[in-house]
Amino acid sequence: MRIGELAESAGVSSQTIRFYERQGLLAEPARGANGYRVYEESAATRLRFIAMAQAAGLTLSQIRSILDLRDQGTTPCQHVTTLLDTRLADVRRRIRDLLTLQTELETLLQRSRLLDPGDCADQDICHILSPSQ
Amino acid sequence: MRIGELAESAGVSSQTIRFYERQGLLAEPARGANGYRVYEESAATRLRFIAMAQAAGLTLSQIRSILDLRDQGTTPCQHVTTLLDTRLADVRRRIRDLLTLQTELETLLQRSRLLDPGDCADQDICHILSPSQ
DNA sequence: CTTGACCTTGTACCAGGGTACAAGGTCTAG
DNA sequence: CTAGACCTTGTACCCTGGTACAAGGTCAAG
Repeated sequence: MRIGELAESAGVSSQTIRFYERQGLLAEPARGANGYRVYEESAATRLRFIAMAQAAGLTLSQIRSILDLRDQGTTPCQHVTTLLDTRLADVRRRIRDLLTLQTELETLLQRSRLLDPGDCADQDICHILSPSQ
Repeated sequence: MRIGELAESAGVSSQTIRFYERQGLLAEPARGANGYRVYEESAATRLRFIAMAQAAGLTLSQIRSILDLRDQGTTPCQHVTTLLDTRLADVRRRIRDLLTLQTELETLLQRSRLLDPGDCADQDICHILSPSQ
């Protein structure tokens, strides 16, 4: 399988595959007599795994750490669980922060409805976003 | 007021202030005989405004657009309201996405508790993150 | 007179996940 | 034989909000 076919089947670009190779996510593949990369089916599996892990919110370097374990022959399950746990905690914190921000924005927008633009003084820049809350 | 004092009072670094100046968020200040930047009190107000607007989740370029209006003598309230509205919609969408991801992560972690690492096969890389959901 | 804290400019670098482009080689169809 | 579709490498760039460093100027205290 050449890079273009692999890219097509994985729904990424050839450049992305070369980028993953540089990042150590994909091993350097065999080369044809012409120097072209020649992939085995396992490369497609790897790309599918990367896509799954990305969808779970893992970074490429975290994904690489999983693949590294697997390549060393270690079952990466424990590591994956730890990463997902940490990620879940991050997501929960982020949701809390965004909910706070949502409330804050709603408050500001409510304020904007009550304030008269004619009263917006120069020294405040804009009275909607002023320290006097 | 020199840059260090302004930075201290605003809780940012001198470098950040120069960065804001380059980005057009702060006008170029007067200079002392020695070439040092000399700030007026209004610069501190501006930095406070920037901090408020950042806390509301606006980007520096959006904040600059607000400041530009104010500097042209236009009351920026309408523009601020539009930006906050857009930002609120973004935040709500982001919260929805993160809630979906949270559920997804919880499902994966639950799966990880049920699966035996001994069953994790090489060709899957890791069975927790495998397509068969 | 020197030390240290401050200031100046310019430039490069960080994460993250790619994307774009240049300049060239290869292969296949017509 | 040539067009074009594909491949190769290397390099630079995108965004955001700064941070870091180098090499030098300024100023007050001791």
